Amino acid sequence: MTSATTRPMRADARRNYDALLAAGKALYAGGGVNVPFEEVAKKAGVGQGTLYRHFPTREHLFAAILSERVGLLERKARDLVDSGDVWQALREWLDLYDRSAAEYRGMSVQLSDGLVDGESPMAAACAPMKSSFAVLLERAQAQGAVRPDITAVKLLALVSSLPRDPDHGRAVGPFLDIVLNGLRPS
Amino acid sequence: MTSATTRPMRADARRNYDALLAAGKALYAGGGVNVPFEEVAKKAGVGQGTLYRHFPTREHLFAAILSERVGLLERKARDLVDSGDVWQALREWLDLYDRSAAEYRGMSVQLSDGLVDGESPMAAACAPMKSSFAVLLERAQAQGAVRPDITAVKLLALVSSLPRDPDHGRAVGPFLDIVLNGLRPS
DNA sequence: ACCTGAACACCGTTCAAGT
DNA sequence: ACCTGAACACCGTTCAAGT
Repeated sequence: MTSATTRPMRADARRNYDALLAAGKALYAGGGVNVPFEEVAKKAGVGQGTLYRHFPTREHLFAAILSERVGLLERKARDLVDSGDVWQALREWLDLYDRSAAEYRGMSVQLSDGLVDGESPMAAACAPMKSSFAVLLERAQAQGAVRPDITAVKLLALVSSLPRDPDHGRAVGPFLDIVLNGLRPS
Repeated sequence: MTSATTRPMRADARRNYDALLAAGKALYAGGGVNVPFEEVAKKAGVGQGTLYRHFPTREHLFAAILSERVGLLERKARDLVDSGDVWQALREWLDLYDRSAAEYRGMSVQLSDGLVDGESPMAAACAPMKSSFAVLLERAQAQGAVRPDITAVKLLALVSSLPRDPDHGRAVGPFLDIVLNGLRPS
């Protein structure tokens, strides 16, 4: 329930925000969550104070970085809800989710943590995706194709916490498949 | 292939080593991997140089802390190898593994990472446990009860990376069960 | 309202000096 | 052979001063 309209940012603030986000993407893509936060400010060409003003914490920045992907995934979920094969839809979506996590590797752990704790900016950023995925999942559960004792958030947390291959960043070996397989009711 | 006999440590070195290990256990039990490494030296009442001499890296200390558990798990695996129900044995062992991971929470991620990268001190410390668990797993695979495309190390890495409940530190909700379930051949 | 960068604090790691 | 602790470097975070 955030207010519907937010005052537009001042021009320089907007510019800095965008620069920081771009810098963040460039630095945190492909593995390195350990890049000093400071670097983001440097790369964006702004003072650290500005960085902290826009992103009080690393997690806030990560959440912003991921939000594009979140949009994509949300749309994908909406599309798949019309598909005939419930199970196949789930598989396909989770595969895309995994590929997305692969793109920003180090962040997947943060994603996982954020999703479970619920109060985090991560959780907030993921909310839209989460709820449209929930539809997909619950539909499968209603049809008895998936065990009832798992929620959308938990499942997402699980998948994003899977150990990832250092090369391509995707969940290693048969992990995703094991999880999918394990979702069938026992 | 390490040399069979290692020169015994000098008395003071031994004493310091033990004190550091004890301090490490006390500090890292129950969640906090983020406790400054420095604190370990302080708590043990030795200089930092001494800490670094005995444990060049956090991971070395963690490996040492876990080694007791590793012994327990190794023995458990040996016991279970004689049990009739292959599947039940696997379930029981992995459950104990999960409870062990729960005891030193923050370390489970490190464990998971260490297991996959293979060169780490973690991997070395876990070697005995790993191989006796492998017997258990391979037996189940030979009988066709478990899918063949998973190795012992990978499975351990998977389980130790599961999101954990902040309260009791065990794998959350139905995650362990999902993984177990997913191990059955599709 | 927003930006800057100096300043402080904390922590990891090393190494010269000591026994 | 081992220990100590001061010293350095790096990084996170804040805040007084500026526009």
